[in-house]
Amino acid sequence: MYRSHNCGELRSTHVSMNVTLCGWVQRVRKLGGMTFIDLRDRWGITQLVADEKADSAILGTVDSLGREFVVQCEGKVIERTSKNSKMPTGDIEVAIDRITILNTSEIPPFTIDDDTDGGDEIRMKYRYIDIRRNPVKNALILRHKMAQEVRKYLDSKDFLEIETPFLIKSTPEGARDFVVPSRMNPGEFYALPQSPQTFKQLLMVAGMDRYFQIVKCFRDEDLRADRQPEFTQIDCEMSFVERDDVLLTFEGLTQHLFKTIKGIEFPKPFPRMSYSDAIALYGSDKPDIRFGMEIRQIDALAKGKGFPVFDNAEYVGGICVAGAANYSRKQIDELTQFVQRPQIGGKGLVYVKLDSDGTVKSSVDKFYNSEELMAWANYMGAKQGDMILIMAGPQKKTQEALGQLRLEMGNRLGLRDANVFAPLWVVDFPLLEWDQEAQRFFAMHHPFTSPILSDIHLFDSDPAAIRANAYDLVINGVEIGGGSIRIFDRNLQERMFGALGFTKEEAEHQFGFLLNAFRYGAPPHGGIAFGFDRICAVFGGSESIRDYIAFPKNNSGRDVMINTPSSISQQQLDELTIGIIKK
RNA sequence: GGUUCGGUAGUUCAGUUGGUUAGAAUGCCGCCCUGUCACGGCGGAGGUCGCGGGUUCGAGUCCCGUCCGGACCGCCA
Repeated sequence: MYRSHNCGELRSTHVSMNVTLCGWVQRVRKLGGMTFIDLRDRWGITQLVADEKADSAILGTVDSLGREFVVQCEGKVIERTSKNSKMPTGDIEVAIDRITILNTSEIPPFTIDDDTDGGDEIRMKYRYIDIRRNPVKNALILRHKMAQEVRKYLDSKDFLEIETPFLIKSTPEGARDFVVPSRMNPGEFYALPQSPQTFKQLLMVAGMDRYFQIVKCFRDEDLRADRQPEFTQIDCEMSFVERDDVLLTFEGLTQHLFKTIKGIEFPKPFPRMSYSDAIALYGSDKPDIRFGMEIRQIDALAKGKGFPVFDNAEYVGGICVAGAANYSRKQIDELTQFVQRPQIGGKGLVYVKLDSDGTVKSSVDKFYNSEELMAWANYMGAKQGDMILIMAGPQKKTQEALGQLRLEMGNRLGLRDANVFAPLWVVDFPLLEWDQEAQRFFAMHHPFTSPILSDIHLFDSDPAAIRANAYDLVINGVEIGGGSIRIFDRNLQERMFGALGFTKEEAEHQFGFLLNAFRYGAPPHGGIAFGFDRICAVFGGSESIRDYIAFPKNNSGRDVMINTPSSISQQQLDELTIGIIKK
């Protein structure tokens, strides 16, 4: 037996007990005659102590200890002379009777502290050391608890956890596929799933009725702080349901997670907002509603007074920033530069300040008198001491830019508290999106998403106006998950493929197995998938999902620890009948 | 594919308009210290300034190229 207790559990009730602990040497403090050792494992830190009266073998071993040595220590639990109230085991320590070095360690490249001196790159290269640090360790523990609670809740609602294959079929719709060559079928490839979408629908045809899976998905697209090429979804599907059945079930899951993990209860149902309202009011399909500062269109008040920038714009809109009338010239310049960055692409920024003495100052005083500016202020709901920020340009782009500016102001004013949670359902997404380059429609969600039935007549007249029976769950401006009611009628599915420009043959080639299945009694069904890494990051109060993944990839999709992707041998290539084209 | 920020000691960073021997903190090594817990004190070692080229009397600093990393845009049904 290596150990009798872990390093986090001993208390004053254990005093005078003989114990054996194992762990890593966090720190050694030598005070002349007396030496303290912090011994660390997953559960915590316990202090070991040896004084100068100890056996010379013990003193010799203690003297040779380095950081991260792995040791086993047998000794008696004693009450500390000077207690440490900052640590759970701070009332006791273990007087060393025997200490064994189980393994030595090279000096770690960075410190194993909560605030480590290590940067991202070196932490990723030595991720197994990084995980020893509390912030990363606790993130993985949080993830574990979340997964357990997801399973508990969905099991209690009669969902079955069913695994679906990883080696599936490539489809050109949507994200790029990771492909896997088939040795037994030369020249042919599997694809890794972007999601188990078609399989979960087949499970509904198969009568499983309620399915879920915490499952890896793969997308060969560029990475972001919140996007990895392999990521985990809580993937779900239900039969004989309408939209509200799905929303209420997964609102329930979300509430269960908040309650059990964070002790937060949401007394009311989650608010719902249409996609078009989200764009109009927040310039985003994933609004952060922790704070207001909503966008207002002010074309009617702003146009026709001889200011050409506004007069010639498709759209003029603004936000009212409470208490920002004291913003300096320099700060406003910063904001102007912010919206002019190429990523946002704003042409400029107009401000109107309502000073506390009731006067109005703006960057467009030449074109508007103070009565007109006061009318803007009233319309925008501005009070004395507030500042209005206005942008003009093409409608969608300007709304999005204002949305970015709104988030920036939210950050600057501290309105985006990581400890406050504001869930929101965004509903009624457009079914189709026009792609200029390809000159055809693409499914905004996916090709199996049902339109809202009352919009079906628009397939012939105005496809872009068809609303989808689709929904996203957004928390604090983060898209946590999305789903839809699916098409279960073969004719409607064919109509959808028609709108997407698929010939019958193409649809048959790509999705024949699904269309076939729909001939044999497909029930009405719908579902949702939550980004598990993202929901963990939101619960942990982090912007990046990387610390909630044990071994993440870097910005270029590389694993710097195992150094991959990497080349494979000519023999492997030959076996797969693959040649590499040198560019 | 693009925008942008960065690469200097094991690590995290500073380094002025280009100017003598490139600094700090932390980590590491040695000595001292019996109640520390981010222990403390004294001393010490540690650098291909990412790489290549250029400008210059002189480059960590300026220019060009390149590699690597971060954030973002495009992309992500």
